[in-house]
Formats: sequence, C-alpha cells, structure tokens
Amino acid sequence: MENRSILKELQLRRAVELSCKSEYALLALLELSLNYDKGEPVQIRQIASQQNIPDRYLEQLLATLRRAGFVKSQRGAKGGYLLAQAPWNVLLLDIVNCIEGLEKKDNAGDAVLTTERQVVRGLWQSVQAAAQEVLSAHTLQDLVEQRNAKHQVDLMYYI
Amino acid sequence: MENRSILKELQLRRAVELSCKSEYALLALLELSLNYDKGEPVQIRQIASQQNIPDRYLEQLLATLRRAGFVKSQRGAKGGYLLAQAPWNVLLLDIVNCIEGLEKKDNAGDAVLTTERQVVRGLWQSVQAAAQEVLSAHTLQDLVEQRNAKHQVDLMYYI
DNA sequence: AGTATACTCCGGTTCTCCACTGGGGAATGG
DNA sequence: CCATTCCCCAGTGGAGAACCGGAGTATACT
Repeated sequence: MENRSILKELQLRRAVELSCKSEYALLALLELSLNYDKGEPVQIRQIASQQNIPDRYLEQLLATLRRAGFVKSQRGAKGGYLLAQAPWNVLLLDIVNCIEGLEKKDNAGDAVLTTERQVVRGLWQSVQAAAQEVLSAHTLQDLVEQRNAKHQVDLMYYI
Repeated sequence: MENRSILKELQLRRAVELSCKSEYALLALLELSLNYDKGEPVQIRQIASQQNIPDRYLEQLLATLRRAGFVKSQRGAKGGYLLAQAPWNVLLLDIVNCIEGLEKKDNAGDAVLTTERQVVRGLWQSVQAAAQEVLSAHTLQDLVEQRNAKHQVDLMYYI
C-alpha cells in the first residue's frame, strides 16, 4: 500500500502511453483541420460517424481539448467545433500531453532512490524523450498532408 | 462495447507503456547482473529488501522472467535466481516486452480503417519505433556500467 | 531422515483508470 | 418558440496493476 501510493505519485506509468483516447482526439483534430479553411464549425456527430467513434465519448474529449485551448466551440443550431489555431501551429505532442493528462512530478523529494533505481529512471527518461521528440517534430498540418497524399493514392486505386 | 473490443484487440494502448512492473523487473535483473560473476543464486528477499520492492509481487515477475528464459531458478536452501544469459546479451527491449506482455497483432484484417485512422496509426508506429530503438540499443550490461559509474560518484561524495 | 530454506502455483483483494452511456440544462439559429 | 447543438455531471462494466496469503515442492545441510 505504501509503495503503491508512492509510485502512483511518481506517475511512472502512463508516461508514454498512447491509448484510444489519444487516437480519437487526434482523429477529431485532424478532421477539424481538414475543415479549417472553410471556417464553418463541424459537429460532434459528423466526426463521430465519419471516424467511427462513439459520439458521447468524443464529446468529453473535445471538452478537454476546448478547456486546453485547442478548439473553440459554438453552441446552438449550426454549431460545432473549430480549430482554435492553425493546424501548422499545433504540436502533436501538446495534444497527446493534454489528452493523456501528463503532469510532471519531480520525484526528487521524500523517497530516497537507490543508485540502481536512479539508473533505471534515467533509462526511462531517455525512452520518453525519444518518443516525445517524434511527437514534437510534427504538427496537425503534417497529418493533413499525409492524409491528403494517402487519399490521392486511394482514389487512384479506386479508379 | 463493440468499438471497445475491437480496439482492445488492436492492442493500441500499452504499446509503449512503462509501468511499475517493468521497473521492478529491470531492477531485479540489474541486481542479478551485479552478482553474475559470482555464480551464486540471489534470493527474492534479498532483491526485494535491497530495492524496496514487495517480495510477493516480485516473485510473480521473476516467474514470468523465468518462463521467458531470462533467469534460472534454484529451489531449496541456498536457492535463488540466476541470470540465464550474460548481461551483455540481454536487450532491455526484450525484458520490457516480456514483462509488459506485448503481443503483436496485425490490424489489417476485418476492420476497415479510414484514411485518417491509417495516418494516425502510422504516426503512432513511428513513436513506438523511436521508443523501442532506445530500448533495443542497450543491454543489461549498460545498466551495470551506469550503475557502477554512479556508485563511484556517490561514494566520492560520501567521503 | 528430518528440518529449515527457498521457490512454485494457485487463488483472492483492492484500487484505479478506460471506454462508454445517460439525463437534464444552456445557448443559438431559424 | 423550438429544434439543434454543445455543456456538465453522474454512473457502469470491465481490465489490469499492485499487491497478500496459503499450500505444495524441491534442495541443502546436519
């Protein structure tokens, strides 16, 4: 019990976790990015049906994204969601961190770490760093371009 | 419910997850590596107390490591655990994969993925790849050396 | 042989988070 | 006013994490 709470606080897990939540969020933001030029809001339902995501769940994720300032919402009829920033200004790392609820805790504090533990933690940090570097190297715009390129190919096969 | 089971099978989550389990396992194997030259088995209790790990839990982890062929066990009095291979032959990636229960599933199958989903999955794979590359670039021996180097420094400060 | 020592296998418990569902309320366009 | 759409809060079911405990089994030492 003691050990558990300690480790819980250290937040070692979920460090580089990519769950369903993140995938949904990225998909939603990608969908919003595709409609960014039009300036018209996109509804939850639309995204949900297009990407096969449960709409009530997506709603929550979009709420989080809104609170974090990634999207703007418009209520009422003809309402929906809009990207708050241009796709090329949104780092994918920020999205994942937002949705995955990453809170940094400096583990230097109460618990005394053995030399071995420090080494293992160090290793872990370098793994995290590698993963985050990839995510911070890309923006939503990159996803848009990849999807457009891929879409072209798909269409060619279709014809 | 449907969507959930599908995503569950795809095993998207836990792709790059590093939990308490992995830390314990790495610590245990590191401890065994330090005693590799001696050739004498190390008991669970010893590792557990040295690294502040609940022993009954560590027991389970060592069992999986044994079944995977990372360690050998010796029962009875003066028994304990031994590294099955030399520290420089054990990739850290293999350890984490073993303990985290990574099973690859090729997601190309029943479910039709939208173009957007494919793009997001692709992104995710590159993140995974980056993380795994770090882990596959190091062996237990590297951890041993790091720990020895760090231990030296600690001793110097102590004096 | 007998005993203490260790691993082995089986099970159960508690807790947390994820994925998802649902209901009522508030704003907005027609 | 009213359909539409977002907003907030609340709850459910299941899976896995992180444990604990006991009965069984192999081994060494005397």
